[in-house]
Amino acid sequence: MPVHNNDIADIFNEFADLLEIKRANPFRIRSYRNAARTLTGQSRNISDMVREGDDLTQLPGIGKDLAAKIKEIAETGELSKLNDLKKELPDDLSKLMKIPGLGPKKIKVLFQDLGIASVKSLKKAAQGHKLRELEGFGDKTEQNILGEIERIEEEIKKHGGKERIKLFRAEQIAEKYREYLEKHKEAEKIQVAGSYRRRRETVGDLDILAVCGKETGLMDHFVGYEDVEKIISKGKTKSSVLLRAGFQVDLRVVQPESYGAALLYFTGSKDHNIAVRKIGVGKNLKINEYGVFKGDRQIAGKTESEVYKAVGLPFIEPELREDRGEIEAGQKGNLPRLVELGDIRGDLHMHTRYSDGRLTIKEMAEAARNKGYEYIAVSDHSKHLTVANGLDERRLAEQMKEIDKLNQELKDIRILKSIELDILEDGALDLPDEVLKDLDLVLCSVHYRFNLSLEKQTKRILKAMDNPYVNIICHPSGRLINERPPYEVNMEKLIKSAKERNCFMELNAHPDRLDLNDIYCKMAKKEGVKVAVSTDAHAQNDLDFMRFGVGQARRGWLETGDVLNTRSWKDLSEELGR
DNA sequence: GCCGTTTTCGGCCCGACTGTTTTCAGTCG
Repeated sequence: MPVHNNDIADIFNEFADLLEIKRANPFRIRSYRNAARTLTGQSRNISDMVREGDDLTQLPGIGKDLAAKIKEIAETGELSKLNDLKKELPDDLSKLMKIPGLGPKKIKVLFQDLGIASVKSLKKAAQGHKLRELEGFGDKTEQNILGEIERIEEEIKKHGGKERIKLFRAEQIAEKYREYLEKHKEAEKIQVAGSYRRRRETVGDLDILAVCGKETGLMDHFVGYEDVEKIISKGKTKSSVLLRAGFQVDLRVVQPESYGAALLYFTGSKDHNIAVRKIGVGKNLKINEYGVFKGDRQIAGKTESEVYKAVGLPFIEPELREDRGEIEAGQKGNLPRLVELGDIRGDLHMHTRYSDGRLTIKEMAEAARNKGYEYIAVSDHSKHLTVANGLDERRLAEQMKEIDKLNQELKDIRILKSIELDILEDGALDLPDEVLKDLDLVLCSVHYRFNLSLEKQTKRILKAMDNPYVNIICHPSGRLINERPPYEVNMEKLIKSAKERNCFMELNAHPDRLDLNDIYCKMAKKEGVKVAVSTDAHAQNDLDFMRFGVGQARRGWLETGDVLNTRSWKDLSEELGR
């Protein structure tokens, strides 16, 4: 079984959990968590690096010891030190960490005094009122623990456990809540921060920031929202609620002079903030959510730019704030000028009634024209995808005729003849070259046999790319967020090969896909492979998914020049020549 | 356990809310 970066990260995180319960050195624990983060943020497969003998200590937060542990995990799939630790502490103890309100200290007490090592025994003890007698516990803690266990059980029954929700859904919740909060007459400014503002593909909770000049009833208004199921905490400046959807929302109220510092703080990421604050420490500055302080004197904080400036940094776009090199780039003046929604001149992937789309070609073209696009590609499915009514040679020819006619008729938009071609299991394409040569643009996709081995899947897609008519590899990892993991494929090899063949990678903007992900977008940019940000629209409103794609592209450091469909048709047609 | 424009030791980001306490620890973000 191939060992993924996330597998190694999971082992390190579990190790850190158990070390915490053991009361090990907190900085040592942090090292494991930092290393886990570094690994999940790496686009290169760490196991490959190990095999090729790369120096892992070059990675941030990885020293000699952790490099050796990574090597062990990459080669054997496990960490002997973790197995040793599990002999001392039952491994279910780390599962108790998932219960809100329970941390390492309380878990240690539970284990030592009552021998509790599983959620099941914990629930039983809470029901028997055994917890309230423990030191540091009380009847309220006992009640809360029981309530959380029941809530988690309910969640698992409903949809297999609590998970981060997709950005699209988070947006619906956030915008409705924001509108509600803005109705409060004393709320001067309401801004949704957190991973939502950073446009992460999934959102774990919502962090909302409000400016109120004076103490107001905004907190009462906040917790009085119709969708609130439970008030988790409520204070003067900070409150948290759980929505009926099972989603947590936090509200922070700050004064105007702290707005920028608070926005920076609550936008995160945590790692970005820590990096910024560390620079502050070096300059004898203390940075918190209220501002930047020299001794007791506030020297910045009204805007985010002010805070960055205080530590010698230019403004850093929220999408970049992941501590993946943006701090260094800022210091050197090398930050990218990120692509914007307004830079997009066309949409290169959509479906019509010819296959599984809902609208006619003309309706799609008019909807795109109304968005100000110069061109669209009509890329229906090919015949192998029978469930989607994929096109064979004859129907594709009909469609091409219709497009010719429409291009005569519609003046302000150009319709490109395209297809989303199935890549067959052996890498062959679903339609012959004689048909492909007459198209303006050929997309191709893997739609079945996701379970091939890493070698076979990689070979399959590389072979498709060898065909000189193929331009773009669609949703290259095949994942559906929270639903289906990516298939096994050597993405680094695909990207490098795309460069050699003048092929492009799609960033599918559908909020269920967002594929390429941010990390691979950055890799594509580094390798000089342009990315097509396309919606894969099946209906008119789907064209609006472009905003999610652009958000993901920005997270991947892409600039206007890195995105294929920011080109005019003239430039694009030159790019497409192989 | 990592790291270095105070470089091989001695640091390692910062504050709010809750519950159990009676001045604070634990947890969370």
